[in-house]
Amino acid sequence: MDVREKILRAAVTVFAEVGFRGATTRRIAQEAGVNEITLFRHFGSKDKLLHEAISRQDLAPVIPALPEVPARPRAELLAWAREHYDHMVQMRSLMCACMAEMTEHPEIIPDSTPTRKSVIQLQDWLHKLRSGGFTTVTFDPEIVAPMFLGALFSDALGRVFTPSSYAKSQEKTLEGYVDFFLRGIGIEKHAGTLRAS
Amino acid sequence: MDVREKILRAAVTVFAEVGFRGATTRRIAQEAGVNEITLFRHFGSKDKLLHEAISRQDLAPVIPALPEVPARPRAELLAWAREHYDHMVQMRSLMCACMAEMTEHPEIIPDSTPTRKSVIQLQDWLHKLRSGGFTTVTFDPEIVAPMFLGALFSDALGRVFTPSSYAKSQEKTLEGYVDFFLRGIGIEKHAGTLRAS
DNA sequence: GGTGCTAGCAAGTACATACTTGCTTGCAGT
DNA sequence: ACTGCAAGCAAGTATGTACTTGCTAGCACC
Repeated sequence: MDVREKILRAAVTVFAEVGFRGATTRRIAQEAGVNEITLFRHFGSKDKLLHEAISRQDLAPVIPALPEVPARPRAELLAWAREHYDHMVQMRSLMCACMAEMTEHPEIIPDSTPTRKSVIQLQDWLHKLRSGGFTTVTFDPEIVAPMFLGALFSDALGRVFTPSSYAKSQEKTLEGYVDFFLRGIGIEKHAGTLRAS
Repeated sequence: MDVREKILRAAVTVFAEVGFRGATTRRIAQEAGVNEITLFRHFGSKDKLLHEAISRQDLAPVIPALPEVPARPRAELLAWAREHYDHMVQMRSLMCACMAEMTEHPEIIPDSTPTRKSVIQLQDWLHKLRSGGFTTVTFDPEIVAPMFLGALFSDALGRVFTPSSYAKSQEKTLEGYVDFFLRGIGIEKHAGTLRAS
């Protein structure tokens, strides 16, 4: 891996850990295993380095799409939710850092956030579910898609900070969310799997 | 308002805006309208000041409880959700700052987060709904309560960062969340209010 | 062997930050 | 009028930070 790449990765790592102010050029250089001056030779200034490091697609992961044609809604949505959840957990500190620095450094936030794409993906899939005859219930994908992803998001963030609020295991919670969601959009599954209290 | 109180409030404000490192003693003093030295005379060090400022109950708002005995589920939940939502929007930057600083300064986070209390509140209310005969549907309050609050939470946070992901207005979204949630726990309302896409 | 190029090293500049010290001012209580 | 306290002011210390400058070492290419 070349030096430039090493520096960029180190910058993202350090930024996620300690934010903009905490990400000193010294610390980034150390993390990258290069001399501090090399940062300046490559990127000119700390601002430019961090901007370049964060605004490239580090926040956008490779997330497998929902199938073009829904076949087994529960399995498909569950797998998709799991991927998203895992990714959010992994990106947690970077996302928190970005949110916290947002007002001071708006330019470092990538314009097209991955969440937006995921919302659209889910909305499309929901439309297909209906046109595919999986459900006849009335619901608004523009409401329920962000709602579902929002629940995943705050679970991924919150579980770390206030574990006491999350009684169930990750996996059981994910299944619970998916099942409750599917029921809401009119896709009932065989009885006995929606756990009672 | 006495000086001590002014300083504590200023500290929280500045911290929410610029985080721990950004909250310099100079800036806090300026925000509080006092001399920088006064901070040290009162609190000894920046660390102690910020710790005291944030760990007291500034994160815990006064949120009206759900009624002891549910009567009109939709109205009650909607009002409760609105209060929570507004409060989260108001507390957004402070929450983001706390989340971002969590790993570096774990001691500043209040032990009993208000979210936890809200989750319990909602769970209790859900139990009462069932025992009160409002629903006979099977669901797990330990799953759906955090799910609902999680959706509110990330909407309150996300709407600011990626407004494009949130097509509907705040109010319509809140109603949408509440109605979808109520349907999921088996409380249907008169037709025509669940908006279609 | 010479020529660039990349990166390291040593040292330094200008500024900001947390925190200290010594002294003064205003004010309340007696 | 005197005392004690809370706060301001001026100045200073030690450290950290972004960034610069001048020089050297290795390495590829001709």
